[in-house]
Amino acid sequence: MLRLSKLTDYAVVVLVRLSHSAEVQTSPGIAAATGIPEPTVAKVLKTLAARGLVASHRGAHGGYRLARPLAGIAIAEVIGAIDGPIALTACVDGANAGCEVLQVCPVRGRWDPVNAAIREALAAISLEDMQLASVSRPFRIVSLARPAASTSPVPVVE
Amino acid sequence: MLRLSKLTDYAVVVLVRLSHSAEVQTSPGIAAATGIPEPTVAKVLKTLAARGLVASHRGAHGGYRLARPLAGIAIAEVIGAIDGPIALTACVDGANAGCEVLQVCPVRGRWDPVNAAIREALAAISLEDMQLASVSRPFRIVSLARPAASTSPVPVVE
DNA sequence: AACTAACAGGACCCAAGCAGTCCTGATTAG
DNA sequence: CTAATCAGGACTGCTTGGGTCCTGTTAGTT
Repeated sequence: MLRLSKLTDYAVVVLVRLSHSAEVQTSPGIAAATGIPEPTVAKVLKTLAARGLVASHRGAHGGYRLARPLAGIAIAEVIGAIDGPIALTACVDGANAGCEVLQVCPVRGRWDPVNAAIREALAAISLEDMQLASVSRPFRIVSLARPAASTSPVPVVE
Repeated sequence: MLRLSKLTDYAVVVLVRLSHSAEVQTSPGIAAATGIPEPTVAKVLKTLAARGLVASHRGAHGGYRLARPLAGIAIAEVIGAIDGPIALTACVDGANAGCEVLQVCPVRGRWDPVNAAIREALAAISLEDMQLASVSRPFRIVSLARPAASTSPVPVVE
C-alpha cells in the first residue's frame, strides 16, 4: 500500500523536535522528548546528518541541530534520505522473463511518469507544511480491543 | 523507498495485455503472453475482477476482458485494487507511546496532505498514459553478472 | 445429463527486507 | 586526560508480501 518506512515517520518527528530550539540537542534528549527509542533516534539522526539535513557536533556537549529551517526541507528530501530514492520498484530482477516476447517489454519505463508525478508532489510539501497541518486538527481516539497478554493497552489513533 | 508491490506492476502488464483484444482471454493465455507465472496472473486477475477493473466470464471458453478502456483506468485505481488504499502508513500501532507527551502527537495527521498530494498525482495518470510513455522510449540493456547456477542469464533492464 | 474448461476464493509456505539493538572507534569540551 | 557524544557498521527477529496450491462453482459441449 505504498508503504512508507516507519523510520521516515520518526525522522519527521525528530526534525520537528529539533526545530523547537536553535541549540544542539543530544539524541538521548530527543528520544526522551519524543518517546522514540534512543538507538532508533540515533540511527535516524546519523542518517539525516549524512544527508546534510541536520548538522552534527561531536564530542562532549555535542549534539544535533537543524541545518535549515523547516520551511526549507521538502518531505521528499526526508524520504529520500531515509528510504532511498523515490521510485516505485518495477521490473527489478530478471525473474520475469516475459519481456523477451516482443523485445519491447510492455512495462519498461512505464512507471517513469508516475515516479515523476510523485516526486513532484512530494517536493512541493515542506516539513513546515506538515507541522502546520496537524496543529489545527484534533485526532480521534479509537479504542482497540486488545488481548491482555499484549503490550500495554495503548489507545490507537487512526 | 516507497515500494510499490510487484503485483501492481504485474497488474499493469496484464491490463495492457488485455487491451490488445476485445475478446475474452484466459489467465493461462495471458501468462504465456506476458511471461508472468500463471498462478500469479490468476491471482491478479481475480483481484482486479473483484474491484471491477476487468469483467470475468466463467465456464468453458470463459476468461477476462477489460471493463473499461485503458484511458478510463487511473493508475491510482490499480494500485488501490492491488495494494489497498493509497496511504503512507504512519503511527500505525500503539508501539510509539511518545505521543502522550504533549497529548498532541507531533505527527498525527501530519501525513494527510502528503497522502492527498500523492493520491491526486496518481489519479491523474491513466494506463493509456503509461502505455504511451514507453512506446517511444527505447530502454538500455544492463548486462548483469550472474552466477551460472541462477536462472537463465536474462539481460536486465534498468 | 454428464463432462470438462475455466473462474472464485481461500489457505498456506517461504523468503526478502526492515525495525531495532549493540558494539567499536573517532572526536572534542573541560 | 577523561568523559561525553557522534560515526559507522554488524547482527537479529519479525513482519509482509510473493507465489503456490487446493477445493468449489459456473457454464458451455457432447
